[in-house]
Amino acid sequence: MAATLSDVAARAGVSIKTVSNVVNGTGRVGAETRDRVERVIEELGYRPNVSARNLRHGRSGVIALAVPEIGNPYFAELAELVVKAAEGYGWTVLIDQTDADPDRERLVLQGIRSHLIDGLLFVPGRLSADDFAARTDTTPMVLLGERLTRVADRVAIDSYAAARAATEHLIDLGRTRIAAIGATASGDAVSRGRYEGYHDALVAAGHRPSARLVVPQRRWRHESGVEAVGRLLALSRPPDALFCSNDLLAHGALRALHDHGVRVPDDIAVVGIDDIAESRFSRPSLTSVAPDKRHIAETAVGLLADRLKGSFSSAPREFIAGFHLEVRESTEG
Amino acid sequence: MAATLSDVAARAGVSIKTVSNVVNGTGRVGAETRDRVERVIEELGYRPNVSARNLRHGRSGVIALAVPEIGNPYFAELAELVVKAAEGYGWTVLIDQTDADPDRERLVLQGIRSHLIDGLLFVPGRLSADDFAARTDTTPMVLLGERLTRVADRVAIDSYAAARAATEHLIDLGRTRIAAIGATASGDAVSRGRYEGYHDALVAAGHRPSARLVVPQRRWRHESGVEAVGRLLALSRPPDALFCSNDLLAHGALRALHDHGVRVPDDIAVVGIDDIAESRFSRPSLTSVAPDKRHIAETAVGLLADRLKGSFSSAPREFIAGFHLEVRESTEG
DNA sequence: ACCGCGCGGTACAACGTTGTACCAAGAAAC
DNA sequence: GTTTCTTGGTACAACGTTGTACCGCGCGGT
Repeated sequence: MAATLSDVAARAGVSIKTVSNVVNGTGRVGAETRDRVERVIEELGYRPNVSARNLRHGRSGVIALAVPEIGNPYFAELAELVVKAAEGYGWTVLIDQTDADPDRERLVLQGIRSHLIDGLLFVPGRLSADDFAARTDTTPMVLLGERLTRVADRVAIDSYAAARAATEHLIDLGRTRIAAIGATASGDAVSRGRYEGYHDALVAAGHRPSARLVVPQRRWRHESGVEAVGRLLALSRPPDALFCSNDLLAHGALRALHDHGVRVPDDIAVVGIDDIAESRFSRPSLTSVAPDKRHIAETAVGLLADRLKGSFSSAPREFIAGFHLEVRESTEG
Repeated sequence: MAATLSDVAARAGVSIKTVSNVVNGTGRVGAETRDRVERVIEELGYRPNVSARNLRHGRSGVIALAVPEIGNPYFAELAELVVKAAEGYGWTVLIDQTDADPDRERLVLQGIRSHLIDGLLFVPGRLSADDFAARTDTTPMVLLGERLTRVADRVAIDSYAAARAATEHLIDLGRTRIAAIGATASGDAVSRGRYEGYHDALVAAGHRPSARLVVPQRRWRHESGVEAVGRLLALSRPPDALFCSNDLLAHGALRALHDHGVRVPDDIAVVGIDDIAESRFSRPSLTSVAPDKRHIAETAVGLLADRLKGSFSSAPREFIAGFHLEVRESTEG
């Protein structure tokens, strides 16, 4: 069994509290006593019991990062940065995987892990504003993603602006039949934002949006991109550009385009969003909207830290992280 | 403040223990009382304090997964499966990122999180057998990766066999100048295993291994693959095949080969290990050794469960997960 | 009328830690 | 030589939960 304070105390011939003081550097302890206690601690391999500590002062040193799927490189890359940022505050990060399942997301929101975690970084998938309004759990939370309602601190890129920038890039290339893969007007907030950015960019440029060129996909992964391209190429008048809601869709699309003998970017140009590592090395490399992931991670963790430092009740704050367009072979040849 | 058992008890006019019984379904509680208590629980939004529970019976319901970097798709995909498998046991997974830094790995090994976690799944990077021998922490641990010493349960594919299979595939294609990127005889256990598998396959086929064709890389990521190819193509007699120690290296290599105008697989064939999602959709798609990740994740979590169920002292067990070669365009053109 | 028993429930201690309050002994101040 | 202060340390309670032991009540059997 693991040694406890009282084991150490007994062996060192002092009170429990004195050992506690040595461990925490609190109170006053004589040099001689301190040495003795420290030796015994070493000897017994004593480690403080985090649960007891946590119980005592209501903090666990753990924050949760809830994402739809950690296997998605965007979330994985983000998680890596979140873990690094959290380290700076002495926090450990726990991963909650929601599978973008509303029920699971609701559980996370309602504090399934409360008491275990000090704070929550939440990347919502399919939850509605109502779900957030109904939240009763009081664990500090920072949202990563679209605004649903002003319920919590939020950090994100502006999906609308990102989608619009990507689409405008395609328009600037002179493309006229620009398809959209993934996003849909009737989807969740992210999906809607990306759809509207795409749509408005077309309208602003005097293009006439066509419903036939919009292929919504529930899961934004390689396979869905492949499938969407199959449908788009079957059209009597196929597109000359693809705006993909994320990079995975885009890579699936690139693959499918090649398999159909379509040249990229000559025949069809492709852009994505997320700028995952794969996009820098694929062939062709993928033009993508690159969010400042580091900034997002650090800001989010920082906001959580603020909340934990006492400003529990202040109004929700929003931070819109920057992004830029990484132009690569899939659009510039 | 969050409601506690005693808040609920006071409001329902019963004892704390009765509420506890209702929550846990223990003891005997009358139907009427149960209803009343449940209503109050709902009303107050009571949630059990995990820390207190944990303190009480010494379990936290949290296991840690320590990986070099969660941003690496192989580890991310594995993490996804581990999280899913852990769910079946009611466990939450906490991510520890070691950056393959020996000091950080040693901390994990020594139980930096002990008391917070019930068990540890550890993917070691650079630790030596001595480090494992020196472990004093008693948290149940399952190693994912190469055998260092028989100190703990272990689940992994056989790196040696995997590397050998990959290399033999290249030999079967008639390639004679097969280079290796990543692995080295002087690296950590995984690196060594992969190097030896490569080396022995060559020797067994009557090839003469050449040190010039071996390009060790510390970090197995896209960039390193690019760099390695640059060096290999500068040789007076460049290779006609590449065995890459993981898929990321391979994808970097594919990209660099294309940039140098080398045709794959005609001029140079390429294989990797890990079979990440990217490999199925890249152009060319990548031939890769595919470990059974689901099996690895489920077995590892299962072993941990066993240990927690009492068999603390039984001898370390080993499970070698299967793998198969996914032959794709990068070798079969 | 008494015993035994199942039912519904309570009281208490303990998990390991730390904050608060206190205390003994020696030193410094008058 | 009493008072006051500092130093080094202790005792106790409390955080929220749950396992163990116990208790009172009504009911059926003798």
